[in-house]
Amino acid sequence: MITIKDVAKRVGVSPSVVSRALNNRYGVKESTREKIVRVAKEMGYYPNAVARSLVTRRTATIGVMMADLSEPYYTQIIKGMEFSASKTGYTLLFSNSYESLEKSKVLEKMVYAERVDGVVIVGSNIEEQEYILKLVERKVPFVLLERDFADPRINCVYVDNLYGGYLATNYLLNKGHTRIAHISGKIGFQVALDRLEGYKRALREAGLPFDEKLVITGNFVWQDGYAAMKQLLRSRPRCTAVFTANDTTAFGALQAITESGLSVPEDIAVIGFDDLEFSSLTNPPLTTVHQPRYEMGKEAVRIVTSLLQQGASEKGVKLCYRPKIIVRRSA
Amino acid sequence: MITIKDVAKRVGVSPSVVSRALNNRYGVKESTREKIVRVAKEMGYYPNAVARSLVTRRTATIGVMMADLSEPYYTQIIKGMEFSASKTGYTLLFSNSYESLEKSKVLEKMVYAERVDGVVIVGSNIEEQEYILKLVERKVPFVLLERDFADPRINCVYVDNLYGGYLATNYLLNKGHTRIAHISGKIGFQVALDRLEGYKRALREAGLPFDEKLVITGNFVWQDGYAAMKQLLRSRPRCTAVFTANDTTAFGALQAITESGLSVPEDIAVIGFDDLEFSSLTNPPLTTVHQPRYEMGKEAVRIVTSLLQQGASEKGVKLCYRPKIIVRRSA
DNA sequence: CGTCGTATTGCAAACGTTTGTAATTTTATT
DNA sequence: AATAAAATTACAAACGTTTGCAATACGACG
Repeated sequence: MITIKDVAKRVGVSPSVVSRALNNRYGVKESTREKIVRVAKEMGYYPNAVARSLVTRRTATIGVMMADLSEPYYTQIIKGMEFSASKTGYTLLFSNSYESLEKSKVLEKMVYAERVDGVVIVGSNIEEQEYILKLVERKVPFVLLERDFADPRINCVYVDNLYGGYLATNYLLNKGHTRIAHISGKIGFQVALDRLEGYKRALREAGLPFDEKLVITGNFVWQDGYAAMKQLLRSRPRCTAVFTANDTTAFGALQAITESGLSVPEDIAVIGFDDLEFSSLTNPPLTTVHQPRYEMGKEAVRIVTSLLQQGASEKGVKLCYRPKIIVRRSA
Repeated sequence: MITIKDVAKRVGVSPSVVSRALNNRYGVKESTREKIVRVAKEMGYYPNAVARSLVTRRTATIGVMMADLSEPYYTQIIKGMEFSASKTGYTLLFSNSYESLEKSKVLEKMVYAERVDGVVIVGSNIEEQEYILKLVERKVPFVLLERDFADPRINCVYVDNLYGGYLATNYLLNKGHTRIAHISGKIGFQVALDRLEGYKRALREAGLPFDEKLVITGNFVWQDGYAAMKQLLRSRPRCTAVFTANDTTAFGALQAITESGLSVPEDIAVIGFDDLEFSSLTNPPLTTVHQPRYEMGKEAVRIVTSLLQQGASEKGVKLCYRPKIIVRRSA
């Protein structure tokens, strides 16, 4: 390995000068700088990031903790994050926390071990408070994505899920539906709760009773949408529309409906939530509630990096996006 | 920040003993070890990974370089990679190289800066030789995913794309089709070339002429599949079947076909390549060539980690998977 | 030519670990 | 109880940078 000392020796100068030259610090003669740059390149020298981090106490990387990197839902979020990161020269370090219990382990590995300068945590569970509060205690710059945490010190970026659920349900109501089912997400996730709440509110405002037989709890996955829809199809009187907690669930519902020989939206209208890339390709194309995922990812890391560069401010920022309906053909 | 010295002082022992105790090295009295562990926990001490890496010269992370992390194609690969990584305690550091030119930049940031111990490079372009050869020169442990690089020193894991293309085309031939179109991937990617070659070979073996009007070059994306199919639909005599370079392209083709009022597979049969999660959800469900993406990702990092642990061997491993057809309803 | 001011360079400490070796303590043996 | 052996602990260097400060070189001015 070629170190800064090797370069220094070759140029006939001390390591500190090489460091300053390569980092474009002022106070080094232009001619020596040029020579240093040239020799460093010739020798194939690359500064050791680990050593640098040790002294500067910054790693120029920000950690991203999420349940499952490979969900299609996350792709746009990730792209947005990467946009902001690359713009400011930061690297993203992803870490999956499949198990809720592992989350503090993940944080240990990432932030307490000082591998990252800041963190964005996406989609945390309601009950999870401790490790988040520990982060503020340690003054780690971080933002919560997809969650509004009541604590004013904490930065949050999220969509107004309650409003989104309300919007979706209202859309169906305006189409004349009165028996509207809801396949919800996992209880315990604020996201799921809020969308359900929006659904209830729309119903209430329309003067319709809340029928708990019409809501079935899923876990945001295809299989659950499929199974839940099958179940809904069996109960009488049958619903004429269904609002699903997310698009993936809607895909399953769509499948279940067409399998039973019914058609969408004539027999049963379906509306999803998320607006995945794929949602325009289903048959029929899915009407859904759009959330600006790219934008959200982008903002999340922008906030972290600005925290890093300007120093943390006292009060956190709460960035709330308003979702909107994308009308296609399933409802 | 709490350092090892703080813990040492509190326990009344030297830092080296604390280090040995916490790393489960032998040669420290059991009673002091227990005390150290307890105090370290009480004080909330976490070893600084950066400092440790500097002296051990290992970061316990392996870099993954790919074109676009967020392609649905990669999700299973990533999951497989993560499986192997977490099994051996490694962390994955993803880095996107949207531009081919950026690849060496990415490598600088990751491997030359010593942030990672090894690398897996997924989906490299045919022309790209230099930076790969530079890696072997520097003796960086790495594997190429989705590419068979002729050099015997280089580890490769990939599927037999030629065979896959052959398989797909043959499947259509056996169904009685004689005018089979192919929407290819970007020329320049071995993957695309091989699948095309398989297509040609099957045609040749069946005694059918190769008609270049029947192959249209795309770039693995939905839009290209859609546009190419539209074009194919205009030309006469019309093809009765189409083999697409990947599933995403097939989705576009499917869309184009149904939009023209034709039906799949009656009027035109469609067969894809990849077997994405979503491919069973299209209408009709897509018949496609399956590649074991999870397995491939898993093996790729397993190889890197074993290289890291056992020391690199002279000759690289070439892991070639045989794809197989998943019959659904589109062909 | 001496002096001063400024531009440039060098020195050495520091970042928080790990680790080879020396020093010390404990245990065993006689 | 003295000594040898073994177990445990301490010391100090090292990893490759950055950076505050001291030292030196250079140029200008009197």
